[in-house]
Amino acid sequence: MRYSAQHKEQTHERLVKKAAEQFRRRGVQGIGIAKLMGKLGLTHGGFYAHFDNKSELVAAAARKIFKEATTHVGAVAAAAPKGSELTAIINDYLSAGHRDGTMQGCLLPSLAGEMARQPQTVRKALTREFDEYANKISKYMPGASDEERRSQARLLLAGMAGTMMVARAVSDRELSDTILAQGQEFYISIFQPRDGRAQG
Amino acid sequence: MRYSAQHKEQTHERLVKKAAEQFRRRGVQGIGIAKLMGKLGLTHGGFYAHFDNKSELVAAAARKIFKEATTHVGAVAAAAPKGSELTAIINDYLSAGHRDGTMQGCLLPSLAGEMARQPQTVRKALTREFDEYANKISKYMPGASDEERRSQARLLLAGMAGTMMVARAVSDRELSDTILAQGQEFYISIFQPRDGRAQG
DNA sequence: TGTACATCAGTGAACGCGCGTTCACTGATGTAC
DNA sequence: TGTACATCAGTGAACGCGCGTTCACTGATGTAC
Repeated sequence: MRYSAQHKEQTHERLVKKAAEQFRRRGVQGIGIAKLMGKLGLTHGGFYAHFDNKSELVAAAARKIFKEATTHVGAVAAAAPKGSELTAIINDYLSAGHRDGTMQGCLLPSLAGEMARQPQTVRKALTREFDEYANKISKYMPGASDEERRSQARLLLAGMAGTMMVARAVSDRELSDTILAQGQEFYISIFQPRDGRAQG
Repeated sequence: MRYSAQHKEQTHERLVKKAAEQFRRRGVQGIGIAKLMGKLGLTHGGFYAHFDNKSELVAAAARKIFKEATTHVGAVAAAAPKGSELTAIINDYLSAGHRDGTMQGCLLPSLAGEMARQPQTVRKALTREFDEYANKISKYMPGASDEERRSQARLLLAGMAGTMMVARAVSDRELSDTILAQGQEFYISIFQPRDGRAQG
């Protein structure tokens, strides 16, 4: 082979990573294969040694984004004081840093709208990874049963995703900050009331 | 003139209406000017008698979508039993009909992700109309002050938008139904607890 | 009332561009002998 | 160890297509006289 043993694998990973960034920043329709490969210093033709088509890359990128988010949530919880894990997760999700770091962060606020229009294969991948993501968060939720914690985690995630999406769409910076701050307060007061300002 | 007095105005309205439908269904980048004009039985060149560019149409469509949503919320509330207006609004928003009617309904779940990537002019229009939409809903919110009701309305709207977006993105119909049903229960129990099943 | 003319919404060819995908190819390396 | 060959990740021209935008034009109607 022209390249060393693990070369293809490395390129594959670089490609998925760059796609995960660019899709979040510009949308799936906002970045093409030629531009993406160009950002890796490659030409477009080589893309098809790695994926059959663009949709497969979208699915791979979605998987990567969710897996990273799942890991990230674990790290945020691990760094939080005992009993305040969920507060830390909520404050991290609804932070200005998350809003402004459009190449990083949760898939949902950037791409979920577009994902609803993607082929079934892509949506299946998203569904599976979303489930694992919600499962991770469910460990820090209140609730009597596993199923209750899981459904609460889904609602929290979806709610925060919508809040972040609106905070990003709005043109008024001050309004955006207000939405995030009130969102933090709101979700903490509901799901971890001991930590919330509303309950002291 | 070639056409009767109000002809241009009528075409303008038909164009904005069709754009509002198609943008929600396919995304702003998912439908072009030629196809849009074709759906009105016109050719693409005529578009520029109505708008300077595509972004102006996006702004006009966003305005129309929010104004219709504001009217719709008023109608839903008017049809609800006294004291249960908010329950009716929540049940309507998080309904299967709203999820499946992708050409109609709220802008946020379909387009807010993409809106964050639109030029300032478009985002300013969105911000203004979102504000009016939230103001309308705030009339049915609990809360001590106008400002509190308004901020609660924003959080409710953003939360429901995220929930609907996830319900649409997910490939599993049963999971989607569950998310909507639990979303209804959740937001009602928080904002109009007397009507919620959780509180009887 | 009848005629001449100005108006302007809509037409359709053309612009340069980027899209996703295909395909014959290249050439450095790993492997077989 | 030295030589011949197979491999295959990546190249770049080409495919047909759709995009947003421009522009010279058309032709039915409203208006001026």
